[in-house]
Amino acid sequence: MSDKYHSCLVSRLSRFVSLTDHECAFIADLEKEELAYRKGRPVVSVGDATEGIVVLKSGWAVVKADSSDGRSQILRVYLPGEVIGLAEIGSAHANHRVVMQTDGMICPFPRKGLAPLFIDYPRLGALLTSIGSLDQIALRHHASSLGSMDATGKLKFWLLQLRARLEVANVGLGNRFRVPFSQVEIGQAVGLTSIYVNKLLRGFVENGDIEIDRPYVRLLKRDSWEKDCEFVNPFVDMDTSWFPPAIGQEVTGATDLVEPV
Amino acid sequence: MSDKYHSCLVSRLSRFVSLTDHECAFIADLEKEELAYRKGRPVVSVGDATEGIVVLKSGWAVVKADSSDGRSQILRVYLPGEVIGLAEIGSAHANHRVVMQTDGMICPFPRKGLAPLFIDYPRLGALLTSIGSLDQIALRHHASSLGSMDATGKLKFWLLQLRARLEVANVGLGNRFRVPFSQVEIGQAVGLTSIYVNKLLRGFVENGDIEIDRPYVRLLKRDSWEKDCEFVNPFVDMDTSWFPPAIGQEVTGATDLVEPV
DNA sequence: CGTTTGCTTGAAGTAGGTCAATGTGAGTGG
DNA sequence: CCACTCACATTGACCTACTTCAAGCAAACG
Repeated sequence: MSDKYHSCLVSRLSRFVSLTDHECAFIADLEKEELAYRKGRPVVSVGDATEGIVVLKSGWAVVKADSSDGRSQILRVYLPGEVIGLAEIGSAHANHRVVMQTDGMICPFPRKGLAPLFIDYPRLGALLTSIGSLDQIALRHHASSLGSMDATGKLKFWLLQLRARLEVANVGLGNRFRVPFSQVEIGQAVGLTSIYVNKLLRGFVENGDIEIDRPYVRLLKRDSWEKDCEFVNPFVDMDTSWFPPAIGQEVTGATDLVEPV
Repeated sequence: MSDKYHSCLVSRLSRFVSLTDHECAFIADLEKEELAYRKGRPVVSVGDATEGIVVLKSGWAVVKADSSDGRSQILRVYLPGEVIGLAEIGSAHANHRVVMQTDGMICPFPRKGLAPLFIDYPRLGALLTSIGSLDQIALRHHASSLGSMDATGKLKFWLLQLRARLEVANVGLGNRFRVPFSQVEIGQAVGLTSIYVNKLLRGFVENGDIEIDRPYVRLLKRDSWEKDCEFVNPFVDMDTSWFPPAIGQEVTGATDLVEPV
């Protein structure tokens, strides 16, 4: 089991491919720190020099964009177990803020580890590239929802997609899950006013579409919602068939789960 | 000069790092085909098995998302010289269509070349990852504009960003450039009706903000527009400092330009 | 030369925003 | 323990930025 390495990145990557002993040891060696961050604490600030990637061991984080009129917007939600910073590694400086949305633990994987990773463990390089590409697909779906749906659709879509992503880490998650966002923040994520978000949510509740038991939400009509939004879950089918072969022998089975907070 | 290899990917990648002879030869060997595609021809269709990446040697392409009510949306514009398919390599099947927006030439880089690339040329692997990450940043800016700006802002932002990206390939491009999109298509890209796009454009013209000489557009007040939109050009600062060292000796200087159509 | 594709313009309707006020639980300091 | 604050949810009245519908034109194209 990969657990003997106490490495967040190991358990994250194991979800996609079976890591070899060499691979696990290499990653675990670089990722020694494990830091507790409180809600609201910045993980990456705009203008920061890029510092490698960060694994979110527990808790949630978000990517925010701020405009000078004081409004800010949520462009991306990171769930426990996800890798932060893949969008940044191409740039010298960060374009957007990353902030903890709840208390949580993060594990920095320093940038000096990236070159050896690409050199000695090409399969892991391919894997990072692929994870980045899945991120991009998710972002496309988000942009698509912002550009083409009405308010109801955007909100439904956002909740559906959150649930689907939580289920990746937590197989068999039902229709009830935690949404650690205020209505203001939900508005910032879906591009609506908090007050209209409120009206929509209340409407959903009256309709019997959802139950709210803050901060939990239960989707009572997920099927019909998924039809409404033409929702497809893009988080299921990573294709690893083209990857380079592994270095060393495979030891870890896939799936150790990360508990949702 | 990298030109002796007649490879699109070589000239694209040379823009970011100086490639070695080994690297050039390897890429050029895999990328032999060069296909002429007409406007409207699909490059990737939804559900297609992922087939490696494609370099757009000349012409423009777009990523489209279609909904069942017949509407479609433009999520991404690919300019001459750009790499198509980095968002897809993580998935087994394509989620979105890619279609030629003008006539052009494409060069497929087969997926079977990816594993050797990551194994033998780790620096190229890192480079592909970085290009994917820049794509993602651009997409974030787009999503941000869709989610937070009013119609005027979205349209200004889209034009500014198009100009900025064209300038990457065509240093010293002024404020006049080709926009090979109908107003309907512009609407699909910025999330507005074609008819409102029309009204905005006519307004810009009357204001003296732009000149239109179809299909060319000239931005007469770029500076003040960039202030309005808090526009930052994210396409300038790829950070290659963390890359693994090159295999073989460096031979190519950076920058051979790809002509805009 | 007729047909299609795209641009232009106007009139009318509405989804969603703004403004404003009230309610409510969770701290927090006295 | 209460009083005060603060962040968040709720609700209503009004307003406008954008859409929809409809019609006329110009250029491109078989």
